[in-house]
Parts: sequence; structure tokens; C-alpha cells
Amino acid sequence: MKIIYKDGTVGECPSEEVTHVLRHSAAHIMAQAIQRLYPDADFAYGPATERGFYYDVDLGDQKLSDEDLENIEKEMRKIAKENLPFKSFILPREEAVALMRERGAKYKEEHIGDLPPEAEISFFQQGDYIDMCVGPHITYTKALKAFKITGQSGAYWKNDAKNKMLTRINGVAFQTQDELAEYERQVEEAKARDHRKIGKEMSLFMSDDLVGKGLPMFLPKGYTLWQELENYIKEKERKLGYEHVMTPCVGTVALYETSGHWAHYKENMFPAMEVEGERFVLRPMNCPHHMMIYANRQHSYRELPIRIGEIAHDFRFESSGTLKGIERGRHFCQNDAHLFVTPDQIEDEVGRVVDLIFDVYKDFGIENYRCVLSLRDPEDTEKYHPDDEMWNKAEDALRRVLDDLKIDYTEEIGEAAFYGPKLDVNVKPAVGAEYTLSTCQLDFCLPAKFDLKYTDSEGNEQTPVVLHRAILGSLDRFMAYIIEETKGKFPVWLAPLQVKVLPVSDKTMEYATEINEAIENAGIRTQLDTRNEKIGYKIREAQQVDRAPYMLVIGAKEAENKNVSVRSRDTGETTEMTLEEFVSKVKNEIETKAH
RNA sequence: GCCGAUAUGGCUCAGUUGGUAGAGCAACGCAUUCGUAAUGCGUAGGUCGUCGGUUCGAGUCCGACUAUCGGCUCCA
Repeated sequence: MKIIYKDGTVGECPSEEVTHVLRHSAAHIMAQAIQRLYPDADFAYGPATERGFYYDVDLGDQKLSDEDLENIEKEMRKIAKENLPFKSFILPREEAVALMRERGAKYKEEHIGDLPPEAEISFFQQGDYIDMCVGPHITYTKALKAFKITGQSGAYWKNDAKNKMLTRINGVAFQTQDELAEYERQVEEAKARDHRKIGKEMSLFMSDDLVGKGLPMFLPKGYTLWQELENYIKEKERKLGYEHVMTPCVGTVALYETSGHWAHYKENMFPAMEVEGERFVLRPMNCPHHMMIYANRQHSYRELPIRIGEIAHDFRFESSGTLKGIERGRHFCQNDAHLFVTPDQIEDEVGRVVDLIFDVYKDFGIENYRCVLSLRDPEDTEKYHPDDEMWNKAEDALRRVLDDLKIDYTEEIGEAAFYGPKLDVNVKPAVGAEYTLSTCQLDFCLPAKFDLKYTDSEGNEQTPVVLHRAILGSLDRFMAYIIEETKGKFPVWLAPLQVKVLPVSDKTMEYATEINEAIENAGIRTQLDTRNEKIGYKIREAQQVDRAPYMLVIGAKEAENKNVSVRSRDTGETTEMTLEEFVSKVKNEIETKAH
């Protein structure tokens, strides 16, 4: 594919750049279409994205309906068909400003003002549409073949909520129709994996307006899974020397004033409630409570690290627009722990946390993740706790741990919390944007705020460093993640219903009942389908709705042979075996957490 | 919170230009006793998200609110 650069030269596009150039050009073509339909439209930014492109546009008071978007898409096809050439030109700054002013492009004009004085100001033009842009672009509009407008949203100019809200029109674009079709197939697939849909189908959780938005409730099956996760992670932690505590999900405002959360995190908390002249809040995190537990008695350096863990209920006043099933609610349970260490122990302890994270990921078969080291921006002296030495030491310690374990990671400057650097492990769910599953954050501030101490070997009082860490993140979010990863086909150890016993007819109900009881007594979660239905019907529901890993078909043959026919959810194959063989097979899979 | 869309029995959806709500599945009843992804027949079930307005008449048109969905923003 030929492309045109800002200086007007035309060349062959490097193959890895083709899609990006196509998408960026698609944004320009969309802008041209919009300008034809809405002559007063004023354009802001219109880049290529991971899957396609968008353009932020100021349409004044004009609102767009779905039909309007279809019309824009139609106009884009028309422009592609017209096969207009892309041309480029460069203007001196004053002329560039004059051109933009003449065309009423106030966002572009403002953008010129943001560019460094030496910047070359280039333009691309197809037909009568001119866009300030560094390019490169396709040479003719016909090169754009496979694309689609996917929706619109609001977006602030320069991403700043103080600025005007613009209309962002999103689209996808690919090199071929096949790729576009594949994308659409993936969107369908993602919808089928959506934890909200599967959670409803499998009766895992529910929500109700009367209870409140963002406040999901776990049904028996969902809570069974939840408890498996809780027991699993607590067992892991116990073996690593964690001690678990239970603390209330309410605290005084004074507690959060001490921690500093009241000053900096108040807008994300439910407002305070006043009782008998004292003010309380629902807690958004557990750090202050755990600090108080540490402070409950004096500590020697010999005891450190001290690891305090809790499956803790928290409440955050999340913006209504960000709520999403059990992935993001206003109530959730953190798999939280605070590790109190001496400065010398930081590296070791972080290493142990990182080991634990990947040990857990192995058990769950999690392979698609991205490690992010969030560092401070040394220029931003306002945001970050001022202690250069501590920061450098901590950031180096985190880096060393990752390097020693040969873990790939990216560094993000300015993404650290104000109190210290952090390591996040992010995953990409089937539906929606990437989010953090596990985190390990260093904290230099909180221990001092609570005046935490330990006595060192010289007999002097020292302040410990705190590591905040969460492995499963929140159990709620983690559950959402594994629902989407497995499409509800959980491994045996997690499945709310591990076995479903299906008598072929009432004639074998008695034997099926015996089998079901024996399995239940072996500590396996099982259910007997007592309905008067045909076997195919029972299998269909056990497979499609319950997603039970094993179905036992019990008919005359099994009753006579005193055995069971085991149908596997995953392979669809049926094997005959004795009840004892089956029970030990399932128990073994539970034990080994087989995937 | 912001931009846009949506809201109809337990679930998934239909409902034409405004004229008294419809299907499939599920539930319940009866028949059937059946061998690996839906047995047949029947019964019951809805103040169409809420409130207000226009109209002789509103599921349908208008407004407000609530919730949900797609994005944006935020995320100690």
C-alpha cells in the first residue's frame, strides 16, 4: 500500500504500519463525512486506536442518533468510492493559524499554540476537507474498505473535565473484510462470555434496584464459588506466615483523617453518618484498621515481617457510570493484606508477594497478564511524598525483584500512588478495558501517620515500611474474571455444582438417589435431577445451564452393573466406572485443582 | 458524574400510522417411564421501569426521574 508523508513524498507503507495508517486515515474520512453532513462541526483530535479510530468533534447543540451515525458511515463509503487523493502541505506558523481561523477550527488553532515553536505544521487534504496532522496517510480514499462506526460517547477536550464535552465517534477499521468479520465475531463471543450474562444464567449473583445499584448479591451457587476462593487464598497465605484478622467495615471519620484518606479520597467514599455526635464512614479500604492492629502492641525487629490479612468488605462510592456487574461495584471484598517490614526486608518481602501472585496464577491457569511497575514522576513534587532516597531505593528494589525473577514488565512514570511505587498485574477481560487484578504497593507514609514503631537491634525506635498487597484483588472482580475466562465452565474444584446425577427414568430413581447421597457424603457438590423428563433434556440443562463438570447417567444398565456412566462436560465423552473410581477421580481433581 | 442508547410475564424477545397486550423457553397440571444437547397436550402468569403531560383513547407521542447497556472520566 502506498502512503503519503507530510512533506508530500509517496512511498510504500512498511507492512507493520499499514493498519495504523488506514485507521488514522479512516478518522480523517469520517471527519470529512461529518463535515459534509454537519458543516458547523469543529474537530478536535482524531487518532487511530487499538482496533480502529475515533474523532472528537464539537457539534454545538446537535445530538446524534444511531441513525445519524449510520448516515455518517454511508457518507464515508461514498467518500471512499469517490476515490479522492490525499495531499499534504506544510505552512509557516502564522499561515497555519490563519488557515485554521479562517475555517473556524478553534481546537486545531489552540493545538498549534500548544506545539513547540520549532514544530513543523503540516496539513493533509482530501477533497475540500483539510486537517492539521503529521500523517502519514493513504494516497486515495478508496484504500479504506473494511470499516464500521461502532458508537459514540462523550469525551472532554484534552481529556480534562474542566473543558468542553465533545462528541467522540468511534469506529473500527481493518485491512480486509475478513478481519472486520473476525472482529464482529469476537464482539459476539465477548458478549457470550460476559460475566453478567453467565452469572444470571448460572444463578451466581443478582442485583435489584431496591437494594441499590452497584450492590450485587451472591446467590447460593455464587457464594459457594466465593467461599472456595476465600478458603484457597487464605490457605496459601497462612502457609506464608500471614495472620488473618476481622475488622469492622465502619470507622470514625477521625480514623480516616489520621490516615489522610479523608482529605484525599473523600469524594470516593460514602458520606459520613453522624450518631451521638460522632461521625462514621463506611470504609473504602482497610489500611487504617490494620495499622491500628499493628499499633495494638509494641514490636521488636525480631518479629518483622508481620503480615496481617483479611478478606475485607469495603464500600466505595464509584461513579454510577463505571459500575459493571461484580467486576466493579460499590461494595466488594478485598483479598487484602498489610505487611510490616524493616527497610532491609522490602526486597525479600516483595519477592515473596510476587512469587505468591504467580503461584496463584499457575493454579488458575492465568497466562495473559501484563506487569506494570508504576513509578513516581520526579518532576511532580506536588503529588509525591518527598523523600528521594526512599523512592529511589524502593523503585530499585521493585525492579530488582522483577529482574531477578526474569519477569517482563513495563514502567509507567507518574502512575505511582503518592505514598510509594507499586507493582500491578493487569489482565484484559473478555468484555471491556484492562484492569488490575493483583497489586503490591510500597507505603512510606501511612506508618508514620499512625506513629507505628518497632525496636531495632540497637534498642532504638524505628518506623516500619508497609506493603499493601492484594493477590486476587477483590474476590468479586476475580470471580468476574474467571467467569469470563472459563465461560462458566469452572474447573471441578471451583464448580458450584460438581456432579449432576441424571436418572434415565423414575425406574432408576432409587439407585440414582443412593449414588447421589454417596457422592454427597464424599464431600462432593452434587445434585439429583428428579424431574420426570427425558435424559437428553436433563443433559442439555446440566451442560448448558449448570455447566456441571460431570453428569452421571443412571439407567437400568448401571443399576444392574452397580456402576455409573460418567459424561464429561468438556469432552462430551461417556465412560463407565464404579462409583468408587468416580469419587476418587473427582476428589483427585479437586485436590490437584486440575484445570 | 458526562455523552448516547435501551427499559414489555421468571428468562429471551415481537408489538405496524396512538384504538383494551403476543410468542418461545421456564413454572404448574395431565399423559408419557423414555439411554446421552429440547416428548406431547393443557393451565396460569403482565397496572408494558416510575411519576407526570398531550389525547375521546398511550406499550406506542412529550417531559422528568430511576435502572441497565456502550463509551468517556475518575481510581489512596
